[in-house]
Amino acid sequence: MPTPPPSSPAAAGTSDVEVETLTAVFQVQEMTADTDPVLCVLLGHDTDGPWTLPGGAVAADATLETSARRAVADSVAIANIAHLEQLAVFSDPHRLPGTRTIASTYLALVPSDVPTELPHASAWHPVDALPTLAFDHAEIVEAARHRLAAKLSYTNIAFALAPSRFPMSQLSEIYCAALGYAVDTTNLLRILSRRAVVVATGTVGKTGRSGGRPPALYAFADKQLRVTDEFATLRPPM
Amino acid sequence: MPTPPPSSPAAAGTSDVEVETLTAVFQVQEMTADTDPVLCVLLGHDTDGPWTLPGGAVAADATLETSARRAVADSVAIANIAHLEQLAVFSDPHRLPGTRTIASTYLALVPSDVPTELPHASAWHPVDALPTLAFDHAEIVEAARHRLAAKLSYTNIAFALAPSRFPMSQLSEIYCAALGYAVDTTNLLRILSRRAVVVATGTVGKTGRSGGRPPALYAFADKQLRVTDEFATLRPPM
DNA sequence: TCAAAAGTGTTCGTAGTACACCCATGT
DNA sequence: ACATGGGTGTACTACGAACACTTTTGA
Repeated sequence: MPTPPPSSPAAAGTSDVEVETLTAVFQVQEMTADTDPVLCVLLGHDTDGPWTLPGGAVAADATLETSARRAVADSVAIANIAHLEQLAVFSDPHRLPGTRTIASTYLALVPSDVPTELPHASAWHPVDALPTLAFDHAEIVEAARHRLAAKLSYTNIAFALAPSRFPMSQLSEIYCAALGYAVDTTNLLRILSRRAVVVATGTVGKTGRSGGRPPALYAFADKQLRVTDEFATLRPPM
Repeated sequence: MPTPPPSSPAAAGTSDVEVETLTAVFQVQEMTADTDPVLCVLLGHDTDGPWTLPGGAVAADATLETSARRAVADSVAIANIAHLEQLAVFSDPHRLPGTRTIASTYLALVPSDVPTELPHASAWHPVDALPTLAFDHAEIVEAARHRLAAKLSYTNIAFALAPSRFPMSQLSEIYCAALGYAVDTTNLLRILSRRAVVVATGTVGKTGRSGGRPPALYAFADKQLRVTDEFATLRPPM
């Protein structure tokens, strides 16, 4: 019979620890009609305090991931979270006053076509103009942004930010919002096609307000995270 | 004054949780004189139970990372851990019997030239021939291997596996052991040179047992993790 | 017919692979 | 000298970036 793993020599029964989840939920939104869409993060605040990321204590009967999903559900229905993944753990003993609380943090993505109405005291904030955040929450948002940007270049993670069908120009705007710089729509299509990340649906969309050719609509081949460019270098032979 | 983050609606005071660290410590070792070196992981076992990863409860006064370092220190001096980074959190409510225990897991690397003598009931095991491991520890080793392999291709993480000076052929063997397939020594030098990951020291090593030209010795430019190939694609303009 | 947006094609640079060939040493 | 391993050079491929040009629509 397996015995529990050995505990640290000089630490017996150090159970005085809380575990919370904190999630950076991102959505790309058009703030105004004639401006480029921007990356937004979901924040809440209780009674006058600074803004916080959605989160809460671990549920006794669930994994941290499920707990994170539930904590976000106050503002965004769980079905609308197209992707959720672990970020880092923040465990500085003094990151919060009071009882020691370890934060397991998550990155969550919501497609740009789900309604942005929020109940309660929550709101979407553009990541480039964040208000003051509580504790280390700003650091967590930064880590999430960084992770998202990195994964955009070697995975199909954008499936979780895009609508189910979209013209490439719109996808390009999503990449632009998330990465913080322009991407060439032409080349984006080529890259994502070659990798079989994106496929043409055969349908065409409506042309925009100021004329122009009606765009072909594309869709993501998978709706789950897939690494599409695993080995930049040192790939296995053959 | 900031208030603590909101707690999950139907979960008040769920503090019945232990937090442990578990670390997959890797070292590349020559098991026998005339065979290729292999990647090994550090395991321990208490009194007849299955093998386990080193770990233990969180220290009250330290971060999880520091706790992980201390837990490994029984077997490998902390100074010999050239790199340590977070892996995933394992939070299945039933991953251990008894009190709910959440595991924050780590990947640690030890250079191949530090002595491999181990005190106590610990031993190095080749990752391709692991004994039965306790609980989900095998899964953690797999995650660690995968992370290591991935980072070898886009970071300088090999600095933590290699001695301070080495011939390229030896570095090639280290890559081979960690990746599981052969890498071309010639091209490895070119790639790592271009990226300024590795630099020539000007010194030369001793020629091998069966003749041959004495090899130039190289060293890693940095002894801290650095991403050397950040954007495989979609890099920022200019 | 003109502007706007979409899509196609072409060129270029560069990184990585494969592999042939040359160099230095011990026996 | 020759086998053994180390090092250099070269050709080939592939991917991505940049950008010009063509196509399709609405006004």
